[in-house]
Amino acid sequence: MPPTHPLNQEVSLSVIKTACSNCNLRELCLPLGLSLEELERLDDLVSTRRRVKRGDHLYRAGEGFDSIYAIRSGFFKTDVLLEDGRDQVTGFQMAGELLGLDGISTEHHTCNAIALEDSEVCAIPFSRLEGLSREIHTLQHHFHKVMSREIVRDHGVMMLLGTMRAEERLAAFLLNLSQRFTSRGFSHAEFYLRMTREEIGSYLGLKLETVSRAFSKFQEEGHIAVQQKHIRILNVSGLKALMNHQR
Amino acid sequence: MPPTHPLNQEVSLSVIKTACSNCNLRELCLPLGLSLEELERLDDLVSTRRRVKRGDHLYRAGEGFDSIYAIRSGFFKTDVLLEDGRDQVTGFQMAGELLGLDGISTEHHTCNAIALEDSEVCAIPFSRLEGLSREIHTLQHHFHKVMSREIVRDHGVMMLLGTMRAEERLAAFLLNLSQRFTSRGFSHAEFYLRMTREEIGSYLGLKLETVSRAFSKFQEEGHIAVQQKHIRILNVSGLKALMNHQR
DNA sequence: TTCTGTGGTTGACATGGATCAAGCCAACGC
DNA sequence: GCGTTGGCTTGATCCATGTCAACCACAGAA
Repeated sequence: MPPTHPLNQEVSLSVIKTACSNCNLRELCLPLGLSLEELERLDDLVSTRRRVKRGDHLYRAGEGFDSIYAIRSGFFKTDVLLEDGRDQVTGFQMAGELLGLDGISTEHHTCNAIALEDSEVCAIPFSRLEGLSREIHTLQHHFHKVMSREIVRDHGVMMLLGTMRAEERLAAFLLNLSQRFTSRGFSHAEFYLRMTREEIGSYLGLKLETVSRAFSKFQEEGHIAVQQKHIRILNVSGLKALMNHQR
Repeated sequence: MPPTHPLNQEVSLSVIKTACSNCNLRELCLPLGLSLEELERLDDLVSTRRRVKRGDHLYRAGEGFDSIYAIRSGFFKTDVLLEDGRDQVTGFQMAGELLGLDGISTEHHTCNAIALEDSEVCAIPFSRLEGLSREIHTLQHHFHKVMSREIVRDHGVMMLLGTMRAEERLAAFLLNLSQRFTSRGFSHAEFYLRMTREEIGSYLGLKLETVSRAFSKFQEEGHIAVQQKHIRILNVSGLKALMNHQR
């Protein structure tokens, strides 16, 4: 192992001055719709950036809550743990999305947030966000929309888990990822999965073998090309059609 | 059919002056933690009450959103419809709980809210609620907690749908109902279900036959006594133990 | 009172996805 | 190079739950 400068560790935990006003995610993230002057006030609040290495926790279930986090770059999963050891992935989050909203309710985080690749987040002290959103109507409303969107998303997942069969779930999952990559300016047809088959399965309420078989089937049918975590979508409408193969 | 006075119809849709300050649900509902003076300001806002008859919609998916609703009495379900006709119950709501939070995100409701018994709700114009919560910090924070609690609840349902087997789901469902009845001052051990086996099944991602069989099994094992919709819980810890019968 | 409809129960059988198990592939350290 | 490890694929089998169908129970209408 090469000798490590003592400061290297420091860097990975370092806190870097950050600003929404020159962040290229501002149209996806909290600042949406703010005026320049309002943006600058938000800059004061969103002042600390945090790096999280692949595999590390951003926060853990049970920890005290005081900030929400905006993902600046990278990829996360959140999961919930039951006392008996079972767990489930409740979501995958990418740049521009917020993490930690679940913690507001009890002042404690109720799930784990884990980086699936080296990532950077902006910490937003929640009480200061409440303060600022009492002053900036647009910010307040947008924040409410973001929370509401999370509720709507969760209803979608409930629908998926409650009524769809394995292949429908995976098709829905791929289309959802594709759409989110697109709105971040990446290819809609080609991307790398950051999560394992097991994590996908946990999120979709399936076993990893079932996920793997469904990938193979989609490939046989020419809807996608799979090579490990590299996915190419060859036939979007084919995938969409798969979403109606109900029982 | 007996002759109906023209005003009778009027009454069932009527809008009645209402007040949080003398509502006995205020400790469960939006007013939690407000001072007397703040409560009176909330009264101004929560001014219209609406009756919804059993089977009627409070709102429908797609309708424009402008108010959230606090349930004053009665019982509701919310459900989401997929284009292909499949639907799923996303929740059951009782007195003191809020309905309509899903509508904030797109300014349109994304699910249907249907009364399972004759009910009364207080309509809360959302933009006025935002206005007031910019002035009353406690109200703002409590509202955020309520939204966050909804997200946490949804994660619980995702867990249930993703990792639990049929009997575990039903046990969890009964314990959850029992707990909510208790915190409203009703018996924890004896209650009437307001929903059909099919609605329970839809919520739990099961077919009605499976729900029915699980009820019968619980009864055989002495955990509950079932008579149609009348449920008596005989052995709480037995039910809790059932929640760990994983695969 | 009987009739009718809606919701609930129960049984017999089918099946999608879980489970168990073997083997493959790519990355990485030695 | 070679072995190890983690993640992925594929096959064989099993079982929980879905499906189909018959029947029952209660409520409301006639």
